[in-house]
Amino acid sequence: MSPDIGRLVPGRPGAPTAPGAPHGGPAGGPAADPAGDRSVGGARFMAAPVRRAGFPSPAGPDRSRRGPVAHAGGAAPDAVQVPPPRKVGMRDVARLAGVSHQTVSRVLNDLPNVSDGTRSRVLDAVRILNYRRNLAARTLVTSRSRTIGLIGFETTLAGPASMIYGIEKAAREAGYYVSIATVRSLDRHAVLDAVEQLCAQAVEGIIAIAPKNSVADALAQAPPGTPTVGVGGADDGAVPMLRVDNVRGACLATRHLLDLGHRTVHHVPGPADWPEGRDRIDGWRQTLHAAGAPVPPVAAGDWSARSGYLRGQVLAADAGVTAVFCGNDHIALGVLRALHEAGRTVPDDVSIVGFDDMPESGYFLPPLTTVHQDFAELGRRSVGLLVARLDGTPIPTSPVHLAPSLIVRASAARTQV
Amino acid sequence: MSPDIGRLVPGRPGAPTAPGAPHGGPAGGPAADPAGDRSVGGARFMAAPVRRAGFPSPAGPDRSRRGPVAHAGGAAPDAVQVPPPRKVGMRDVARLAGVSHQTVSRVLNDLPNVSDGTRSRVLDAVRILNYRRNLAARTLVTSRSRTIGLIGFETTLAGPASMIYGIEKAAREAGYYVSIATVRSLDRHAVLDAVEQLCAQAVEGIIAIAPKNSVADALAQAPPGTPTVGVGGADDGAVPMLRVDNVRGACLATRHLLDLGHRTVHHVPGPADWPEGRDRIDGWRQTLHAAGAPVPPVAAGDWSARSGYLRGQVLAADAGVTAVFCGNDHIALGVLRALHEAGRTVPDDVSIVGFDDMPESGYFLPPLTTVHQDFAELGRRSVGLLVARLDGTPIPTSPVHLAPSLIVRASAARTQV
DNA sequence: GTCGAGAGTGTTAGCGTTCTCATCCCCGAC
DNA sequence: GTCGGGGATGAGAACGCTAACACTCTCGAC
Repeated sequence: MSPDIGRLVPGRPGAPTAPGAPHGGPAGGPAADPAGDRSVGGARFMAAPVRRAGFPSPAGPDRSRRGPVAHAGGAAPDAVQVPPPRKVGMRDVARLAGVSHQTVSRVLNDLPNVSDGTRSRVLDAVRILNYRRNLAARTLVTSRSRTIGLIGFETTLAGPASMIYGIEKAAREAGYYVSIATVRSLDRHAVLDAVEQLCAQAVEGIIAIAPKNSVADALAQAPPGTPTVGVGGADDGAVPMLRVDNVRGACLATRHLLDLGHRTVHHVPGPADWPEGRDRIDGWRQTLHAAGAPVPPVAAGDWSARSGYLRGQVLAADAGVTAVFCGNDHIALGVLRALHEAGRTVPDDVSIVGFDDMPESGYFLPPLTTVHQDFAELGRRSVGLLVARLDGTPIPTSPVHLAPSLIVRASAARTQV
Repeated sequence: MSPDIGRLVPGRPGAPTAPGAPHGGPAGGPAADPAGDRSVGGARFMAAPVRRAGFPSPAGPDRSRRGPVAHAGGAAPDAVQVPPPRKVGMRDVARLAGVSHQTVSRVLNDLPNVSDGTRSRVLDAVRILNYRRNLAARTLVTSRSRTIGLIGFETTLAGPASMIYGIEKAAREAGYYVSIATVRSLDRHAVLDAVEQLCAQAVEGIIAIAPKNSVADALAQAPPGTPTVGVGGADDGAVPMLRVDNVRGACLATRHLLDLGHRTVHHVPGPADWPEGRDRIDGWRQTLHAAGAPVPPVAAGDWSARSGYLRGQVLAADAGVTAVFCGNDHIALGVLRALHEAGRTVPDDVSIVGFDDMPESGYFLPPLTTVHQDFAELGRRSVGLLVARLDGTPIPTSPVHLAPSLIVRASAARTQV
């Protein structure tokens, strides 16, 4: 099933469907039809191997036109009735190619049992008429919309943005369209609305960039028959999930700092109700424990630079702080600034490691050592998971974890002991 | 029972179609005619106190079921035939409410000439069956998909991301769904493909986050009947455009620096083939001219921090440089770093102004003075423009410009003369 | 020659809505 | 009483497509 036959972009190169084109020769009306050779291809075609004694005439009164010629009074036998710009349909293509609409359908769907000659004749007709298959009709009869829904939330975090692109691309390759719905906040109710909106569009499945449990819960409420997949959050098993292994990422970061000789590592976490934030805290804490290092207290914040700045000011005032692992790069940016304002240099006085590896991290002052996660890949994989569910392929029930990696730049250094 | 009739989110609050439903207990139930309507609700209802006792029976042989029950031979009078999980349609609602499907349609579309009693009866039935209108069928007959297409490109720039949210939100409020297509590069061909993909979905219009002329050109090729709108780029009149007044923004920035006493202002531009970049250059140059200040040469780059860093190194080596206007905040970040590495402090030695006001700009070192543009608003307005075109409302032919504003922070200061 | 298999093709039903009429009522005007 | 008008409904007919058959040939096997 060539993913999408329909899209034949004829126009591009040349042949702007020329003269009579747009509406397949209204050939309809005029039975005898001198008109027959009006439409460019029409002539070529109709004349062609008109199969068995060509079409006596489209049996019956030709139901193909809509308004059955209202202009009674008009003598006009040539019925040049103004063609209500009817869109070209399979019927038109069929007529032009001299076959039945069913055969056209077969060609378009790449089904077997169509002779090469017929096939190419149909394809030509399609091209000439600039025909495009009507998705609605198709969806109606197959009850497959070939569309997946994507729930995103309002943020300019680099991660979600990259994921959107990754998802759309992967979906297209898998033969699906992507419809989006965004939520302002991540509370259950808002997400439920988004789910509802997407269902109204009859999407076949839903992917949510879902960093919180509330989102996953809402997702789990999607009507049965509409599989869902969450990316990046939730630690209950409500819905199949996919994300970077945050625990491991935090380990990497913390260990790196410990290895540089720091006695312990402080942490400026993201919001407490985000599983990703919690996982990073866990990874950090575990590593500290394993190394027998003291575990400093953490104060919850959000993912913003502002949050990092605020918390950074506190940390900066504490001479005992020599290494800080930040919940994400934005936070790190804020911490960096607070440290700078307090006169403590990085990495000489304090070492910093972030998380996410946003595109600008390499240009912070100093360039930020951080944990990289491949968002685009995450998006891609999530589509894979969803498609598998749509196909009924069994999928792992536990969250899928992608491995993050540490990007060493200049914000963390050996202690100055 | 109720296998899953309604594929949907059962009542959010509570009452999952349960017995207690809105009106009187349909509790009764199964009784009447076992064989008859095996349709879940059907039974429940017909038996129920369907208002005016009346409605003898939905007259007619009930063509409503599909396969007329093949199991002829089967004795099984109780017809527990496995219910091919048919989706609930208007017909089911109609039957339940004791009206015709046409009346249901009228209620759902809020048309006049439906008595209050009937209306609420229908609404109840809808609720109970958890009925949801089939968009495909609707689209097929109305030839309105109520969907608009959005073309975005792969970037983590904060602008595009914010616009996506703004667009989706505005579209939803206007009653449209949003389907996306992304392009890896902004060349004509790629965009044409995206347009094609969206058209295959029968979107009613297309909005492109289209910072380059090539995109606008491709957009102009959309089939007639599919209006398009571009956001943020293109200066030829190929397509209705909407964007922030970049010339004015650049003026604001340049003038601010000049007012601080700088003899002239250097500029690190974005890519030369982006109208937005060009406009910023123009605004900067015009302001310089107007002030009689010398116009330093500019070297093209791209929008990245890296580009700014590279160019910044050159500028940093030039003692004559005291003020720099950067094409965007990312570039500014790179310039900031280059300056820092060269030992020149900001803003004491050199003043910097950026463009875009990305969320982190306030936490750069030092906090960046920059030009703010309201991306979300841009997205919102673009939907307004597209909807106007869809409605046939005349719209301005020249690009719509939104006013940017200057956000003064700490990266630009009076010269140290 | 008869048959059966199977390729190639056409015919006919729907899919679930909306649209266009036709119908049925109830009312006030004549 | 009869009629016309308008409100409330219902009965099909599309919409453009795919699915399920039915049909027509052509071959090769018997």
